[in-house]
Amino acid sequence: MPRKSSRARNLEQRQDKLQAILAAAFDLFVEKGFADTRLDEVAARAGVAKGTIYLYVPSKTALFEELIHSAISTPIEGIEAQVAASDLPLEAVLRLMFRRIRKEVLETSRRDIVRLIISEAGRFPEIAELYHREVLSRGLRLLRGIIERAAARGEIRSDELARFPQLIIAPFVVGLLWTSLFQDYEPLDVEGMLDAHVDLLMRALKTASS
Amino acid sequence: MPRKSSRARNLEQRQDKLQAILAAAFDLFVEKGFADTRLDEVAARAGVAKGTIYLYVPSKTALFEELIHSAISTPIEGIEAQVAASDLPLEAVLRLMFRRIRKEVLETSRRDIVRLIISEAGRFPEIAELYHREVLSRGLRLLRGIIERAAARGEIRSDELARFPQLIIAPFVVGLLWTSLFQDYEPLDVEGMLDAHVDLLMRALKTASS
Amino acid sequence: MPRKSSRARNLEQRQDKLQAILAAAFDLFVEKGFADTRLDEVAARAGVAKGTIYLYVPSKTALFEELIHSAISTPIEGIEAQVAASDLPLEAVLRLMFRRIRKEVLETSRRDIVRLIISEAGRFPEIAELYHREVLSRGLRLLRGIIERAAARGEIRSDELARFPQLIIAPFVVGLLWTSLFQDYEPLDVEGMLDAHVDLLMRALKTASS
Amino acid sequence: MPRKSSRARNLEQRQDKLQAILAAAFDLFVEKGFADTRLDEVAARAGVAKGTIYLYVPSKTALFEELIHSAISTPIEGIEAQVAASDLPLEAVLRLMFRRIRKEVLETSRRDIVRLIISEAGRFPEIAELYHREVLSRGLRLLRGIIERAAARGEIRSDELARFPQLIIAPFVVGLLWTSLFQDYEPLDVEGMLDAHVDLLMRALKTASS
DNA sequence: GATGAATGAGCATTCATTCAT
DNA sequence: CATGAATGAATGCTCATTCAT
Repeated sequence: MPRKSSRARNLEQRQDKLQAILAAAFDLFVEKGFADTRLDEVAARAGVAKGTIYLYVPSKTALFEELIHSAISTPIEGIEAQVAASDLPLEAVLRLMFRRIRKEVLETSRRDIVRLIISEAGRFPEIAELYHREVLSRGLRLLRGIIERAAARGEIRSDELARFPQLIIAPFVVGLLWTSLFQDYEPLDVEGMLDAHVDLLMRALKTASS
Repeated sequence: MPRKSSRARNLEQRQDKLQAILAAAFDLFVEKGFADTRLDEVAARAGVAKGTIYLYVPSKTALFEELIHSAISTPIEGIEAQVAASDLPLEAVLRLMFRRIRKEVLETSRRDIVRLIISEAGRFPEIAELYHREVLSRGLRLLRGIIERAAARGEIRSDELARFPQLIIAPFVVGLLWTSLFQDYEPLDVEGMLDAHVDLLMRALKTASS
Repeated sequence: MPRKSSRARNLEQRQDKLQAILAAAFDLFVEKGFADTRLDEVAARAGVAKGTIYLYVPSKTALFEELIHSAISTPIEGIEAQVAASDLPLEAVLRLMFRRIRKEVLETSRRDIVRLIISEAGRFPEIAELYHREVLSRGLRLLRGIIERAAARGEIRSDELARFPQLIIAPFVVGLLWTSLFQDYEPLDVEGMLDAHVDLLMRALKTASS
Repeated sequence: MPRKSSRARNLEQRQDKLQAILAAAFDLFVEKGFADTRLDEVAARAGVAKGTIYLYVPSKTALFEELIHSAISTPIEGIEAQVAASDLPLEAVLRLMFRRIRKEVLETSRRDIVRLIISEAGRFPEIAELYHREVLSRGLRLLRGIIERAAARGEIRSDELARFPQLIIAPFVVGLLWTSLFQDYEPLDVEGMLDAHVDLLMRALKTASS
């Protein structure tokens, strides 16, 4: 096996260092928010000098945006593929999907990204737009597809969810915020809540709207 | 009727000035967030000198917390009273309550308070605790009361909502965040969504859990 | 005599402080140039805190420009008045004027201002323009007036100076730069040079151009 | 003809690269001044890496000084030779010399060097000293020689220029600064001014001092 | 009490210089 | 020799907080 060219190695190292900076920034932005995070700390945690950050991003703001951009890669493709491939009944699809979202978002650092976006989107409209475009609109489209397919199959006899797919994922938002902000004061069994949510939905959907 | 004592008048003036400061701070904190709000601007908008703020609150942080404290006074008492007094069926209670929350929270500045809390609570744990204590725990208790009463009457045949009353208000959270952050990219008919939510809930609740 | 109002006193103090800042900045800019002057040092020398500077000028650049603006007040009015009032022969006017310029520019801090302008004007085009408008164009106009009056009286029989009044003050420029930059290596008797210059000019002017 | 040794070729390449660096530095220092010139830009314009500069000069300051050193090579030798060789009358010598200085200094990049020296000499005393030693003192010596020869021939009947040869070149200084700084606001016909200057000088010199 | 000028610690950013490759 | 990524000291500017009036 030939040794990697020095150039290739450099590119790799460069990527590694950028990743280290982004990772350090991620931790600190999540922990303290954008305004309270010092680039000194980011540099220290990334193991680089302060000036080095500016070799990779042009400003603190750009660092934040770059971070969100790179972290926002959604697991949606995976779920889309799985849903498209499978031919399960609606309830199974929902349970599968809920489980994946729970495992791949709520129980990973993606959870923190989402909370960061919710917290800082007011100051970074571009990020709100990005998140809507890359995650929300695709997620809602996926949900509508699932609902419509189930409706076509006769599994659903009402149109509420087709009109407001946000209702399907609302408990995730509550779960995410609750565990971030209030878990210490009153724990919430997110998995239980999500199960109950699916139960309710399934019973409701089997009934025609009056 | 005796004239107010000078002392009383002074107290009133003092209160007025504090209110002016809190109101100015509220607008700016909502608009720009905690970190990006300058006390200079707060003072200017409140029509006082910058130093005056420190006669009323000891620090910018305290101003924020005081503001949240004073703004957090919930409409829950009103709803509690109404619910306790009325003897309506569950659906009517829910629709009544949803309408009130929509009118009195989502469509007023309380909406901004909640968003501010969600955004900044990570940096102000005391505020998270306060909000949980004053609003969330009471709101959840009220919801549980409603659910249990309905269950006692036989209107409900499953226990999901009693266990997770968060599911009842989850769409409010989504509605609040969506209208704050994404309304420009994809409008959401919050009222429609809430109606659909009640529809779904009512159909689900009439069915026993399997 | 009534005591000054507190407001009037404040204004005075404010002016004093601005003057202190400008004076400190002047010394340092002259000594080290614009780029090598630190606002920390300016503040220290002015006896104020660093932030105080920003209560009076919005930036280091503005400080420099403000300084030049306030220092550029020329002695031209005085000379203009003197020249207009007097009815002396050309030689007397020139000697009078040269002496005044020497005493009021070359031998005062105005000398340093001019050198500062020459040094930094490349980076501050606005200052070049200001200096031309406020000093040079007026000085040249004054010189032309003197020359033309002398010509009308028959004291001058050629037009070189009317066309190029710069030739009259060229030795001042040399004197100013020489004493600033080369005096240590080879002293220059500026007064003697200026006297010789007038001698030469007077002899030349009495002769008609061929 | 033997091929150049590899060693010789290397030396040449080395010299070429140094020249490229100095040329790039020259352009930038002239355009932006010492402080505002970035070594990054110098390297980019010279087509070398930033670190390479340090293989040729030990610091930015040294680069500047080296640049001035290498650029300061005056056309004085040429003029000296020409003057020594020729036997023209004073006026012809002056006109010849003025023309050469105009063509070889004012209308070439040497003009920029001189302005750079004037601008930065305050911060680089060594350069002031160098310029005086290499250019000014030699130039003045040359001028004195010319004047004395003319006096010996009886062409001059006064000693002002012998005592202050600076008076001869003062208009060059004005011309150089004016065209650099004020040409946009009020153009100056430097050639006309220099002609007028010679005219005046010649008429003055033919007359004995009173 | 009220004011707003003054303070100075704090921070993002720059850039000459170094050094591993 | 040459490179250019990395360094980190240096600095302009901000803004919460103080305090003399």
